[in-house]
Amino acid sequence: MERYNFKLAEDKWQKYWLKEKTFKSEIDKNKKKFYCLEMFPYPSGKIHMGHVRNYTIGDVLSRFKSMKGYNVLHPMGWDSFGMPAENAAKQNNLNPKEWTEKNIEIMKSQLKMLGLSVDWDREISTCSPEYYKHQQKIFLDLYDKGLVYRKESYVNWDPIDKTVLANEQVIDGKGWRSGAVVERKKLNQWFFKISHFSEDLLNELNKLNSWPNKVKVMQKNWIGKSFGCEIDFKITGSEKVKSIKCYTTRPDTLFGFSFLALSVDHPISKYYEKNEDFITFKKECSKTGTTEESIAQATKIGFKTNLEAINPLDNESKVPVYFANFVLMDYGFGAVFGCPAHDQRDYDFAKKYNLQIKTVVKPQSEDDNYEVQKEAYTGPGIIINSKFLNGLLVPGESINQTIKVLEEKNLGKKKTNYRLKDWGISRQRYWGCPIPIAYDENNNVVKIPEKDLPVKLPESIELNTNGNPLDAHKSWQEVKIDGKICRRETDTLDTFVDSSWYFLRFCSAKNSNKPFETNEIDYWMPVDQYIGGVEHAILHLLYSRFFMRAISLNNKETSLKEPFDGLFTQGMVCHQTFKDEDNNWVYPEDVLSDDGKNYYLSKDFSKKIIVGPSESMSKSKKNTIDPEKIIKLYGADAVRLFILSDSPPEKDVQWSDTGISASYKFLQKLWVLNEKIISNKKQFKKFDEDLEKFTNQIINKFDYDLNKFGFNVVIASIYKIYTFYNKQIVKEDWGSNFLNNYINILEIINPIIPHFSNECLEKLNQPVNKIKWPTVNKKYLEEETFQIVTQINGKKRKVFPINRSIDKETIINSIKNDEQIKKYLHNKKVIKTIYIENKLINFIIQ
RNA sequence: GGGCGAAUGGCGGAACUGGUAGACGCGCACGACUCAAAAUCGUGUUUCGCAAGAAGUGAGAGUUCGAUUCUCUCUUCGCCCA
Repeated sequence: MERYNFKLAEDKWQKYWLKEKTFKSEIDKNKKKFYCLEMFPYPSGKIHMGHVRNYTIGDVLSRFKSMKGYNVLHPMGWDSFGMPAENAAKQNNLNPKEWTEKNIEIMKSQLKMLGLSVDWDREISTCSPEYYKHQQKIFLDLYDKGLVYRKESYVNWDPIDKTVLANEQVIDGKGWRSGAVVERKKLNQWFFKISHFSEDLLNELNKLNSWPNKVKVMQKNWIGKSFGCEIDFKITGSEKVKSIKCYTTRPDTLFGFSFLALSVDHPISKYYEKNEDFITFKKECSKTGTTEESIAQATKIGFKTNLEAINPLDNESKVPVYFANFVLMDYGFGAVFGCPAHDQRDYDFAKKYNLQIKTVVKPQSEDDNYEVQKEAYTGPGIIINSKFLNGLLVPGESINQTIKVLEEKNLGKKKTNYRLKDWGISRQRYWGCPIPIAYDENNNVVKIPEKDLPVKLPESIELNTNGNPLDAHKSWQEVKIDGKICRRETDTLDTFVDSSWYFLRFCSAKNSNKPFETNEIDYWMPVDQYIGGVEHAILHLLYSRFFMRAISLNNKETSLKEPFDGLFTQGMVCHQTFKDEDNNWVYPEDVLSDDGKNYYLSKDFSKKIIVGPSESMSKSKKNTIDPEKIIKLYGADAVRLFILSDSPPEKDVQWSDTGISASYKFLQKLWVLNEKIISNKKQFKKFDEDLEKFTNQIINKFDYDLNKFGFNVVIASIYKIYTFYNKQIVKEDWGSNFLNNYINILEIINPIIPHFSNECLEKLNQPVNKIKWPTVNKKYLEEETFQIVTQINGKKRKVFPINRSIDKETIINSIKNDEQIKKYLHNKKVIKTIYIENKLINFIIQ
């Protein structure tokens, strides 16, 4: 008997699929479509286990849907612009393009080793001019629609990568990639007007029924809709400044007002431009980043002006006006009123500058003499010390009532505010999509004419410059438009732009004239199932939703707003971590153990290894497993089987050596079973009802579980199949329906272990291309006998097999007369009998 | 601090709309084969108990004939936002 040779089989079937174009997708209006998309990879060098998990999930689903008769689109591409290429190229003195293309080649071959059912004819790469020329066209369209604009603004500046970061790319006040403390810098920047769609992006979340709730909540919080009030404060102390407008969500604490804080960029700052102290102060402020987080963490500093603001509800009360580092120009109006008693930030500031702290809200349980101690009180309660507002409940009526008063007196008005800001897309990097804009001699914006697209990146470039390499490339910048000499924009687009529309490009991947053909996106879009990591819950998914709206705005050809109908976020792949006695991380392959308790360095047994917790695989912790090595050792099917078997796909999974080898061994067992069946010399006799029932029920269960991403449960069923069929083959005689049932089993395992399934099917002379999902005979889904659980006072006592045809009264009576049950009922009165058809009977006795 | 989610054997996990808790796998134990080991195959494996039986899904309450599942309070952990 031959062992299963996965190397030969996997290679053979991968070639077969390629030759037969099994996964080629074309529009077929007679068939229901299914667009299955996994987040495309960044070509960093090699695939990692996270990719393996992501693409296996998508592949199983694609193959399953295809078997179920859907016309499946399952494409793959490369998110190939970005900084790692530029940094690697700098270090190794080569071109980012070469580095990227080499990585794509390697990773593509690795993905192919997994046997993915991808239509490679639709492969795209965002760094190729063939892709980005369309992106430039879209950029210009959005510019014409007024959704792109340029403004001078403060940005998060990463001093190591020397580039601008979006707020979302700043984590703990540091750059998401470099880890450098982010600074504030003023630059001319291009923006997408995502704020135009704030309300719509928020509202339409409700319609995304197949998205995880978690992701919707995250987006909702990110958009951050709030109701508040804009208030005009009268100002004294200056001829030039009469009033300052400010926005607040807490107008009800207005009687606790003790200072007014302005952004250093507030229009009135121009009156202080020559003040040395102010200039120093402003410089100091630039060290604070622009995210809410970095501001919250930074020490609060202020610059006192000679101005005073008058409380609109109390003309007697005048408070000082400060410039402060925690106020940003792009939130509200760059001015906030300070109420130290009920806002921690204001409290810190008031303490520092010795300002009044007046309590105006007390918790329910406190009396009217309550005073804020040590920290601001921000919880619910009742308004005090506020004249006509006293006694109002906080929040709720207090805020609405105050707004009403302010509106009546014409001192302010209700306003909706969103936390979501416009998306800054300028990056001072070489390896990104050039912005198709130039500037004439007067610095006016000139669009690059469509006929001149794409604006290609220069092939030769000096990367070892300070800042943006394109800035130093003078000859590239020069361009003639309508006879006028212009200078190109040297910023490139944020790479999140590239991934905001790639799902559309897959629909018309090879069309060189247009980004996408209307009839093609009409057919394929939206993506039916999008699969990827939850880390993209906000950025990428929100940007894509924006892009779809931006493209559809005033567009006669398409009105699609939501790109992803279904979303699935998979968990991470984790692995044990190892450290040596000097606290250095150690690779798992350098670790040995004889008993599973004590671990040693395999090169030197005298060195003990400390086993750490299992954490998500990362190069820095040296707990990665190279998928290519594992595929070569165990085969793609074993890897696919294992990565899906141990945990539900939305949760983290532990990579383990015993796990993968168990999957490998199991495939060998299945193979032996298959060999035994092929070499069968036994007689086929009469129809086997039990076999038919088992198989039909298993097919039905597979269908159900695959639809709800229960891959781990499906694999548990495969183990059950083995046990069942292995018992069948030792039987003396086989049912006449044996082979048909067995073939159906081989078919339903095809999405998970396709090479293996194909190999077995072929040996049985079955068709192997475009296999159909077997139909279930419903007759066998219902048992004619069922188990009735008998309980006494809700406690399980005995289980009876009962025939479906027997009526309720007979069942109850016969159970009551059962010897064992009689024991319990003896001398007791049955108060109540609960009978659940086909399931359960419960006698309530006294 | 706010939001969301989770907690089930030694471990990963299963359980359809409230109806037999622990499927399936790993690990472990015992047995077969073997001079022996590995590999392979078989049997067992929630806890206590010889058994009948009892207890049992983070803790405590509630609803219900019946709760892993629904409600409330608490604990711990995870993720996101601050």
